[in-house]
Amino acid sequence: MNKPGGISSKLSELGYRLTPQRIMILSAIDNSDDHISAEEIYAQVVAKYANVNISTVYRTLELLKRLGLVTETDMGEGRVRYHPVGKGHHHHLVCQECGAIIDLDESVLSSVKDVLLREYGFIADLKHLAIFGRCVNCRK
Amino acid sequence: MNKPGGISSKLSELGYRLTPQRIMILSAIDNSDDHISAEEIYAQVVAKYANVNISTVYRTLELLKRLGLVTETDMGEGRVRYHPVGKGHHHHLVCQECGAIIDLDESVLSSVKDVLLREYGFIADLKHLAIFGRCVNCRK
DNA sequence: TATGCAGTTGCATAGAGTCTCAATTATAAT
DNA sequence: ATTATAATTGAGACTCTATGCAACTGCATA
Repeated sequence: MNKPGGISSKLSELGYRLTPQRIMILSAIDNSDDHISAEEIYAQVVAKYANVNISTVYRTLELLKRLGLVTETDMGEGRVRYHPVGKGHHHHLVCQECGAIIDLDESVLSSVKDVLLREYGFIADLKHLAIFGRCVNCRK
Repeated sequence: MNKPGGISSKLSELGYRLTPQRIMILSAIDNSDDHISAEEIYAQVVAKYANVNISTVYRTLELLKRLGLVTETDMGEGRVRYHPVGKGHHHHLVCQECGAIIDLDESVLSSVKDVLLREYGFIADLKHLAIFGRCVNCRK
C-alpha cells in the first residue's frame, strides 16, 4: 500500500488527500488482476467500511481518469471497466456474436497514433480501446 | 419517405413491420444532417404523436444497429449519437481539452482493419469511431 | 486554540439507457 | 371471418453514472 510509483503515492504527490475512502478504492483497483467495474470496487469497499457512498467511487474514478492514472474501457456490457495505467496498456477485440474478448497488443494501433499525430497534429489517447466485431469462430 | 435504398425500405424487405412509430423514428434519423441522439429523435417524434414511448426509440435504434443500418458513436457527451450508414462512414477526433470534433476519413483506420483480419481473423466493425485526445491547438 | 478555506464526502436526485411484462397489433392459418 | 401466433408497443421499474448541495475534514494562518 502506498508503494512509490503506485497510484496512491502519485495522488498525494499531486496534493490530493489520501482519505480512507480513496485508499480503499485504490487498493481495490490495484489488487484486481482483471479490469474492474465501479460496482465491483464499491462492493469491496463497502465490505470493509459500510458508510462509503458509491458517488465517492465514481468521483475517485473520474479523478484518476483525468490524471491519467487509470484507463476506462467500455466492453459493451452496459458498464465500464477500469484498469490501472501502471499495469500496462493493451486493447481488446470484442466479438459481438459470442462475446469473446481477445487481448491485443498496444503496438497494433501505434501506427494509427503516428498518422494522427503527423497529419492532424492530434495526440490520440489510445490506451485501452475496445474494438467490436466478429471473431474467427463466428465468421460464416 | 420509403425511397428505395432508404432505411425504411430495407426494414420492410427484411420482414420487419413498418409501424407509424418506426416511420417517424426513421424519418428523424434520415432528416438529420448531423449525428442525432436518442433524446433528439424522441423529441421530434413526440411532437408529431404524443403517445410514443422512448423505449420504442431505443428499441428501434437497437434493431437498426444490429442490422447495420445505423452506426452509433459515443463522443463522450454522456449520450450516444446515431448516423445512417447510407450517408457514409467517417471517424471523429474528439479533443478532451476544448471539445473540438475533427472529422476523419474512414481510410485512416483501414490498415488497422486489415491487420486485425489478417492476424486475428477478426472482422472489425470500425464504421464510426470516436478517438479521444488532444488537438493541435490544445497541445502545450 | 481558533478561524478560514479548499478539498472531500454522503445524501438525494436526475439523466441516459435497459429490461420486464402485459396489452395491442399485424400476419398467417384455418 | 375467426383463430392462433409472433412482432411490437407502452408503462414503469430498474441500473449505471453524474451532479448539486450541505456537512465534514484537515491543513494553514492568525
